[in-house]
Amino acid sequence: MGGGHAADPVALPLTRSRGERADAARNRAHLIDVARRMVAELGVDKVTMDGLAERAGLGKGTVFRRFHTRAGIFFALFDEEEQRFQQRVMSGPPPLGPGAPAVERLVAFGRARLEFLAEHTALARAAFDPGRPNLVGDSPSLFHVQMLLSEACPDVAASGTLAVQLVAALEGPVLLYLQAPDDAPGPAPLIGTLADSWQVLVERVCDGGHTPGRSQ
Amino acid sequence: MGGGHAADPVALPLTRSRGERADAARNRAHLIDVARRMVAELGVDKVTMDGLAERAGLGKGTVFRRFHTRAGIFFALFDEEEQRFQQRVMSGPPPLGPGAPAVERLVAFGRARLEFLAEHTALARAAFDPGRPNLVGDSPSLFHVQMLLSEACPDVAASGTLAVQLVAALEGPVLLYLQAPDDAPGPAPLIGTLADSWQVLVERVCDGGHTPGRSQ
DNA sequence: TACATAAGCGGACTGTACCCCGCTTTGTCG
DNA sequence: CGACAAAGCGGGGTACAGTCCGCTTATGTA
Repeated sequence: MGGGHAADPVALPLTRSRGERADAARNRAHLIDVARRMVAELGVDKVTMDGLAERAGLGKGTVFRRFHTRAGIFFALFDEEEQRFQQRVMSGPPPLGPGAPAVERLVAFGRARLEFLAEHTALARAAFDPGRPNLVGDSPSLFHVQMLLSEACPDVAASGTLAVQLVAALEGPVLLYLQAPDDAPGPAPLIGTLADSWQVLVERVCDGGHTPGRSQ
Repeated sequence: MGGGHAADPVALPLTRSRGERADAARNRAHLIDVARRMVAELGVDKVTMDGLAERAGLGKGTVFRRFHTRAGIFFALFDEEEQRFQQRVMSGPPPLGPGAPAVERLVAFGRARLEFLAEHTALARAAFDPGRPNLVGDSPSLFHVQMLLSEACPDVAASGTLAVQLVAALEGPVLLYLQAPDDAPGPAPLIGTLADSWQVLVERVCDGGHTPGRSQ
């Protein structure tokens, strides 16, 4: 192949940016759209790759090319919500957004995050791909908690592991231990209780429980 | 065989639960045995239900009857290790075992648990069944942390959610965010760092950070 | 020991995630 | 404008988790 008049030894493998082709982008958007509709209509675990492909009028191979795995679809869906959430965190009103002391922001972040996860539990769990780098590994949540923690108590935040553990304390219960949203009589009060515990956790970690008679 | 000179006056309640037939128990033990060998030999994700059934010389239906799901097999394997671990916690030497102050026991528990999980990451992750009650929902770990927390700071432990969050902080990073055991050059130092952070977490939560003790 | 009964067993069957490779479309360069 | 590569597409193929139902075997009773 190509033995003829090869003027260029290398055909510029970097000719243009690795941007995806126009039709590919269109298909991706369409797939996400159809997927969201199917999730709303059938529920997460009734959405199959075949069904999605058929209903989108595309081949199965195309679906996998875009999203790599079944979880990948739900991750894409979840990620859209995640970005909306991030928006509120980064440029919304305090104390969730900037403009409040770090500890207050951490507390507010936890509460908001719990509500967010409670609202999107099904998606978040479906987006979880066992045996993979992972969901929260490079999540904006981790980054944000790490930042606020560094501001609130730099000594303890240095290693970075504490932030990971705090994020795990926040997300783990909802992602791992809670059951389906309509399992218990009321999920809302449980979320509220988790938020309260989170507040205790954060406040005690950050200022050591307000030691009397001794300033820090 | 048997009927004639059976020396068992009473069925042993520990070895045979009511209703499980002798052959069933034998098969369960055999399956677990074969499964462990296969995990050691092929790695967790190369173990299939068909393969296990065939290599055990049993039908596939039998395997599913015993363990319900693929994760169930790894859960059974993991559970055996878990029970050995529990033994150390409940009747081993302090500070992991009884005989030390609650906070010290919590710290020791965290460190031991992290090492334990690091050693059995593959099994633990494989035992995780997405869309199920769950792994840690009624785990001995949760029970134990809840108990020690109630002893160390009853005010804060009352709701029970804080214990859940602490367990999540402990187990989440290893189960969710860490990668394969041989991914990073050294998993051991990371576990050590996590253990240090855990200590900070527990000590600050329990006595609000006015610990006059040593920092190592 | 022979019988009745229920627990256990096997393996064919189904549904679905994911792979593969030849064909089509898109974008670029002469 | 025409042709060439590469990126994208399609859908049949594969492997595996989990189900079903008729047959087998253990166990209590006469």
